[in-house]
This record gives sequence, structure tokens and C-alpha cells, in this order.
Amino acid sequence: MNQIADRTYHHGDLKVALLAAARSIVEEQGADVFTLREAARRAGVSHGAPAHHFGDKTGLLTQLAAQVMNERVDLVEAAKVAAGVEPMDQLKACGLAHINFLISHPHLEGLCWRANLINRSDPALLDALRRMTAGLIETMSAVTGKALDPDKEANPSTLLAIAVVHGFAQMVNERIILSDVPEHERPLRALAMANEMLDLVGTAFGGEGSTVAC
Amino acid sequence: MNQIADRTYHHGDLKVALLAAARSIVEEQGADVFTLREAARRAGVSHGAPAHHFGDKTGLLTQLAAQVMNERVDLVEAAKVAAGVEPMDQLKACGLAHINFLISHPHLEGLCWRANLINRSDPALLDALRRMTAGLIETMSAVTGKALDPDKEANPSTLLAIAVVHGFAQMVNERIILSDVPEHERPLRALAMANEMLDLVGTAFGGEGSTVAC
DNA sequence: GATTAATCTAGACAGCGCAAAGATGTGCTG
DNA sequence: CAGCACATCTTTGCGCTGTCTAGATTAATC
Repeated sequence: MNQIADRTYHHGDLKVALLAAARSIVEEQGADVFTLREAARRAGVSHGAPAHHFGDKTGLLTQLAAQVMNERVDLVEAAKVAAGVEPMDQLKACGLAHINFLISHPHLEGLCWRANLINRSDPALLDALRRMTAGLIETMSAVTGKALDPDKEANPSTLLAIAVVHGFAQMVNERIILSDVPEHERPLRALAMANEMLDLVGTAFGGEGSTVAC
Repeated sequence: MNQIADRTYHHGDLKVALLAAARSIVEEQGADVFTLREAARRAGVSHGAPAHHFGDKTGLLTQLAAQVMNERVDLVEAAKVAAGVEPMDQLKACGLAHINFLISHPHLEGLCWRANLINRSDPALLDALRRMTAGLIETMSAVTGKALDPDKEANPSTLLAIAVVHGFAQMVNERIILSDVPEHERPLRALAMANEMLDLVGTAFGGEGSTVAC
């Protein structure tokens, strides 16, 4: 029975309960501080219980990471659709959507790149990653006018796009910039700065395309 | 006496010995795996010894991080000098020097941004960070022709520069790109890709300055 | 040379991840 | 409906960690 099951010996939905607990821990305090035992405590089970569903700590965190990554891709894809049909608009919308997610969930994002805490070879994780790059490369193909290989992100334009988005998010999350801005208005300020910066990047992409002067 | 002191009760140079041990551990296996006890073991002292010199684990790693950061700034400054007087050349040289360091010491660099392992408010660390941004902003001022406030990195051009450098390095270190390239030739390939990418970024900076067509 | 300070050792403690063994339900088979 | 196999959860034990404390040893100072 999967409904309530709060006092039974068998939890009933422990897997999702543990993932939820893990998510809240990581989101609040960061992936470093996460412990299996605390997750079990929050789910109301003994510290040995998680092993049966996830094997070990890495197993649980890997599954959480895959979940987070897919969430991010979903949001970006939605933003892309909402941006209309102009490739350059789509690209910028994707960039802002990425940044928005990254700065909204800094700790969750941090988890996804910690090779010592998750299994980077996990199929679900690799799938999520593929979804992400494929989406970006599709957008980028439209912007540059060249048909880029959806499995090969190694072209300067795509590289630049990924790098600038992740690099900027890192700067915000690590408080390299906007460190003195009050917490509640930091996201808005960050997105405004990202907007400016992405416009600047746009001149590198669209330089020979849309913005041909003279 | 600070010479040999290998069998005496007082080590003589334990502080630097511990830093060296810590550095080798982090460099080899990453900051996650680092333990105070292993550092003490490698330095040949008891597990309680480090406390007297660094207080706790965070204290040791913070000092190591500051050391690493200053090292990086030194290398970048040297590359800038070697690049000549042309601002755009200097900027590109700095970017490549940053990337070269970041991909050469991925684990050491990772340490510098782990808020849970180091004390980001440490004066020595803040100083190193100031050195870094100040140098970049000076270079960037020459490129854009505007006099930028050396304490304010929050202008689109500077942001883009830092973001793209760190973002690219992260992609290499996390094996998002060049994952199938053999270890020994990865640095060279990465720098070549960085070169291309930085040229692309250059068009965003130099677009209205040096490269005025027509 | 005696005293003070710096340095290092050794032991204890709680918390962790993991593994093994036992307890307790659930669901299938007859 | 009875019995049994299985999934699930608990409990215990192990070695590891960081930190604290008290004590041993050496260096520095007066």
C-alpha cells in the first residue's frame, strides 16, 4: 500500500522519501554536509535502510543528480519554446534559463559536478547530460547557420555558450560578484547582469550574421 | 634548527611539511578525500600535531588554497608581461595562462572554491583574490579603452572574461569535452580549443575597437 | 640552570559509511 | 486459508574521521 504508511514497519515509499530528504539536505546545506544517516533520520527510518534502495551513498546522490539535471533541461526547453522562433532569441532565452536555474539551486547544481560524490558514468546521468547538450547544439546550429553534430559540442561557438553560462553562475554562487547585494534581490540583479553579458556574447555569434553593419 | 630534523621530537618545519603533504594529497586525489590524519602520517607526526599549526582542517586547507591562488596569479602576470604591449594580446595571453593553470591542477583549483572546506573570509585568501581581479581589470581597461574601477569586476566585459575562462576549464576538468582524448595530449588539445574560443570572444571585445571594418 | 613557552604524543569521544545478521511484514503458491 | 519465499527494515559491529584533552618532550628565555 502506497498511501500513508507512516507507522508501519514497511515505509511504503521510502525511495522517494529518501530522495526528497536528500534533496532538502543538499539544497539547504550543500552536498558536502550530506550524510546518509541524516537522510534516513528525516525519512523516519533506521540508518541502514537506504542501502537496500540505493546501495550506498553514491547511489542515492547519483539518482538525485540525474533528477536535478533533467529538471534543469525541462526548464530550459520550456524557456526556449516560450522565446519564439528567432534563433538568437532562443539562444539567449536558453542561456538565461540555465543561469536562472543555476543561481536558484546552487547546491543542487554543485552536486552534479562532484565526481567523488556521484557516479558520473550512471546511465540516467549520461542521458540527462546528452539531453542538455543536444538541445543546446540544436539551438546553436540555428544561430550560426551551420549544421552541427548533435553529439559533438566541441566547436568554438557551443563551447563559448556553455562556458559563459556555467562560469557566470559560478561567479554568482561563489559570491565573486554581487557579494554585497542582499540575498533577496540577488537573483534579479544577477539575471540583469547576465542579460548584459549575454548581449555582449551575442555580438560574437551574430557578428557576421544579423548585425552586419555598413 | 630548521635543517634536517627528521628524528627529533620537534619536527622543525612541520608547518611547511604539512602544507606540502596536503598539497600532494589534494593534487593526487582531490580535496574530498583529504584527511588531516593522512597529512600527518605523510609528514611523519601524530594525528594531533596539525592542530597546533592550523587549528583545524579548514585552517590547513585555507592556507593551501591561498598559496595556490597566488601561484596562479604569478603565472598569469608573467604570461601577461611576456605577451608584449598590445592589450588584446595581453588579454588573450592571460586567458590562456589561467586556463593552462586550471587544467593542469584541477584538484587544487577545485579546493579554492569549496566553501565547506576552506574559510573564504580568510585575509590571505581575499588578498589573493583581489590580486587576481585587479590584474584582470587592468588588462581589460586597456582593451576596452575605458578606465574600469579596479575593485569593481561587475562590468559585462570583465564578467565575460572571467566566466568564459572558468567555464571552459570546468568543462575540460569535468570531462564534458575531450573526454575520449588520451590523458597526455589533453592539455595541448584543450589549449588549442581555448585558443579558438578566445578568438571568438575577442570579436565581442574588439568588435567596436580594433576590428572596425569598412 | 631553572622556568616558561612551544611543540608534539596519546587517548577518548561522537559521528560517519558500510557490511552482516536478525526481525518483520507482504505477497505468491498450493 | 496455510505456508513459504521474498522484500524491506532494524540492529550491531568495524574501521575511519575531526576534535578535545591531558601529558610528555624539547626549545627559548631569563
